[in-house]
Amino acid sequence: MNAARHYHHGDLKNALLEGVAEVIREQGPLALSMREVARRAHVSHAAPAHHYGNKRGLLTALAAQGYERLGACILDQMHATGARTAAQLLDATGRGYIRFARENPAHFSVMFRVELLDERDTVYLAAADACFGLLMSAVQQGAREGVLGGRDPETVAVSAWSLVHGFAALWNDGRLRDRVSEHSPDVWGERLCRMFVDCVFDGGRQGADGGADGGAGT
Amino acid sequence: MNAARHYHHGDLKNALLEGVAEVIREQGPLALSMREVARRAHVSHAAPAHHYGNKRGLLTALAAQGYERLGACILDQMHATGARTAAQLLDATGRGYIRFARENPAHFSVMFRVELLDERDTVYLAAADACFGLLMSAVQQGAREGVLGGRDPETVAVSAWSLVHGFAALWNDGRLRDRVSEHSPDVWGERLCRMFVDCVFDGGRQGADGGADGGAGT
DNA sequence: TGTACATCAGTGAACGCGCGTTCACTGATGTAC
DNA sequence: TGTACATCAGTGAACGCGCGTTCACTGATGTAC
Repeated sequence: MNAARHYHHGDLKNALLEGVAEVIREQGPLALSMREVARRAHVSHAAPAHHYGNKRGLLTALAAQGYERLGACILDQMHATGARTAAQLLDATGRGYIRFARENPAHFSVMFRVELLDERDTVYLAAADACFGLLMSAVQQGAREGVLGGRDPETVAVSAWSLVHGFAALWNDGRLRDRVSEHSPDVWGERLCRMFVDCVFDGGRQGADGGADGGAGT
Repeated sequence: MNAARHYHHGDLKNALLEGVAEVIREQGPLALSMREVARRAHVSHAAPAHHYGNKRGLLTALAAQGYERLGACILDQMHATGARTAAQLLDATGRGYIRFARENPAHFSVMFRVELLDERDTVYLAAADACFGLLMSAVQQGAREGVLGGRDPETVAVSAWSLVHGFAALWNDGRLRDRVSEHSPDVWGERLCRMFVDCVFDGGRQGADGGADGGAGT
C-alpha cells in the first residue's frame, strides 16, 4: 500500500504494463480492459489512457518490452555459454527464445498478434527487427563458415525460427504438456536445438559444443 | 437473400460458424461477439445462444471443426502423394498441416487458444486427439522401420509438430511474409518438410520420395 | 530560504454504446391417427 | 386427405453491466529568481 499514499505513483507506466501482463496471464487478452489494468495498479481508470492513449497503445508497449527482453535473453544465453561458432550462436538463440517465452508468456502471446498492435510504432518495430537480426546474423555466419552444407540460409533461418517459435507457442498454450513425458520446457529447448544443430550443420555438435560444455546454463 | 424469406434458416449452425470465422479473419477474436455473428447470418441476436449456449461454445465448435478439417487435410495429402514410408507420411503430415493453416486461418488461430475453449467438450477433444494420433503413428512407424537413427521418437514428434506449427503461426500472423523472398506458404511447407525429413531420417529423401514424385500435389 | 509559476501526473464524473443473458412468444415442420 | 399436437427453430423486447473516451479539475514536483 506504499503507492496508495502518494498522488504520484512514481513508476506508473511500468506498473500498468505489469498489470496488462497479469491480466493476460490469468484470463487471456480477450479479458483485457483499460479499466481492469487501472484497477490492478490502484489508479483511476483514466490514468492508463493518459500514458498510453488506448488499449492498442498499451499492448504495443507490452510487445515492444517483450522484444527487448527477448533480445536480452538471447544475448544472455550467448554470453553464458560462451558461444562463438555459428552453430553455438544458433543454439543459444533458440534456447534463449524458448526461455524467454517460458518466463514471459503474456508478452509472448501478444508480440505475434499483429491485429492487436500499432504496426507503425517505431520503438516496437526497432525492437522486433533487432531480434530478427540476431537470428539472421547467426545463420549468415554459418554461411561464411561454410557449415550449412549448401543449404539456403533463408530456409535455415526460417526453420530455426519456426521450430523454437512453434514449440514455445504449443507449450504456452498447454497443447504439449499433457502429451509428453518431459515437463521442463528448457530441457525441451535444449533437446530441440541440439537436434536442429546436429542435423543441419556440418560437424554438428563439434561445432556447437566448442571447447567447453555448450549447455552450461541452469 | 434466399434465407431471409424463411423463418427456418435450414443450416444455421454452420452459417453461424462461418460468421465466426469471417469475423476472426477480418478483425481477430477480440472483436467477436454473439450479436455480430448473428448479424452476419441475418438472424436475431438470440439465435446463436439457442444453438451454442455462449461464446465459448461457439468457439469450441469452431475449434472442433478445425481439428476435423486438419485431419482431413493430412489424410488428403497422404493419399495425394501416395505416402507409404514413415518419411513420406511425416512429410505429408507436415505439408497437410501447413496447407490447412493457410486455408483456415481463423480456425487455426482459435484451435490453440485454450483459454477461449471448453476443454471438456468431447467432440473437440476427440478431434484433437485424432490429429495428434496421425503424427504419432507416422513417427512410430519410423521407429519400427528403424530409420530414426536412434533418436527419441518423442523428440522427433515434438520437433516435427513445432516446426510446422511455428511456421504456420508466424506466417498467418504476418511475421514472416515481409522478411523472406518466397511468398507461397505451400512452397515453404515443401522446403521445411523436405529439409526436416532429409536431416532427421536415415536415407532422407530416398525414403520420402519413394517411387514417384513426393510433391505431386498443387 | 521563500515565493511564483509552469509542467505534468492522476482524478472522477459523465456520456453513450454494444454486449450477454433471459424469457415469454410465434412460426414452421413432421408425425400420428 | 385432413386434423391435432408435439417439437424445435428463431424472435424481439427488456435488463443491467462494464466498457472506452472525454474533459475540466486538482495535487505534486521542479525550477527560476
